Amino acid sequence: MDKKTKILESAQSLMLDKGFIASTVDDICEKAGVTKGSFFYYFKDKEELGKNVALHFACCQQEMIQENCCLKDESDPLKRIYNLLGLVYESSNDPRNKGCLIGIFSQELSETHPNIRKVCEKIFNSFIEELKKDFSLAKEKYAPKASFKPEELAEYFLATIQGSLILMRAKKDNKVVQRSVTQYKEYVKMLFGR
Amino acid sequence: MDKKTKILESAQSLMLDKGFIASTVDDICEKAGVTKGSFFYYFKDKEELGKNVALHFACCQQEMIQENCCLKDESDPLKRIYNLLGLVYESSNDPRNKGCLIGIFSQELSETHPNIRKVCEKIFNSFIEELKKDFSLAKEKYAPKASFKPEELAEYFLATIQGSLILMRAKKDNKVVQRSVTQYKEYVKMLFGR
DNA sequence: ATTAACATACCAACCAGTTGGTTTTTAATT
DNA sequence: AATTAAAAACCAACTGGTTGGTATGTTAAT
Repeated sequence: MDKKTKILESAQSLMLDKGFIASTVDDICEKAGVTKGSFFYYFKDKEELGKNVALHFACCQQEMIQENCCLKDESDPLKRIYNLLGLVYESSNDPRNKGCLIGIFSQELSETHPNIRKVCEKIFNSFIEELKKDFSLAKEKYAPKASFKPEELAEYFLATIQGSLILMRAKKDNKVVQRSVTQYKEYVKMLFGR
Repeated sequence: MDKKTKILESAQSLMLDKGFIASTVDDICEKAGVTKGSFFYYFKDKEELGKNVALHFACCQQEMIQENCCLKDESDPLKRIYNLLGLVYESSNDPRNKGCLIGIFSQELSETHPNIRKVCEKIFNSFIEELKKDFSLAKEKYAPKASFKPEELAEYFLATIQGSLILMRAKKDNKVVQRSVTQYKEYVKMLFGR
């Protein structure tokens, strides 16, 4: 793995634990086995790193989703959605899963680092947009007369995840995520009449 | 207002914007019109302040809830719940409403400040406990045979709020809170069969 | 020989926390 | 009511360690 990626991975790991500010450049360099000179060769400042780590994280997440459940084999949009819920449910069991960097950054940096905030907003929006597509298709197919809005349902899923991750951190109990996802799934099942 | 309260209020205001770490003791003192000497006369260190600000915030929120909607006049538990949802919905319109300090602290400090994390956990748990009571009563009254668990429904409400506040910050759009609360309310209405 | 990819050593700014006071309030005594 | 001692409330200036960032290298591959 090249040093730039090593820096990104180290930063991601530290920031998932301690957030952006508390993860110092020195710590990141030490973890990456790199000196500060190298760090500032690849990133012009810490904010630049922040934006790149956010994008790197989002990219990994998207890959993970696409590999594990969704677009590949399943042609039914509602099943793709349930697959996604199942994936979130399952992956919350994995202790490697430390939360969502985009949520962490949004919370911590929205007022102090507007550029990082914008990156987070875009990532959130594109996730919602993707999920909305499946909700729209599923609605056409299974509940064409229902009054709910696919986009709001997609947004609400993101809120569910982010909120449960906060509670998970506060309680040190990763089961919160499973309980919340289960509630959300119940809601979706009721909306689609099954 | 005495100086200690002034410090608490200033810290709360700054930390709702920038989080715990980025709000420096100097900034807090300046905003409160107090010197550092005074600060450390009232609080032995910044962590001590953090714990107190969290409790102060929780206290204010609870007062606000009790004044505006819940226990006072309404005897029906389900209506009390709807009142609470309405209050969250409405107060998200107020630009003074900057989010939830407990969520912000949980996200930022759970790994670095275990003592503050514990305070946040307690605050979350007592909120869930209170809300659970009404959900239990409402279930007995309106849906005794239903299979949902009052406690999980209460926890899910907290997750909904916290998650929507993150999205609000990322998108700079406070309407997210209203949309999420509306979704949650739809869910509750379906569970209680109306 | 040039350049990309690193490393070393350093700095100015900033941070939480301390020191060593001064002022204000309280309470006891005259 | 006046005096005074003591404690509580408050403050300006300082400190030592940390932080993001830089200036100046060195090395290895083209």
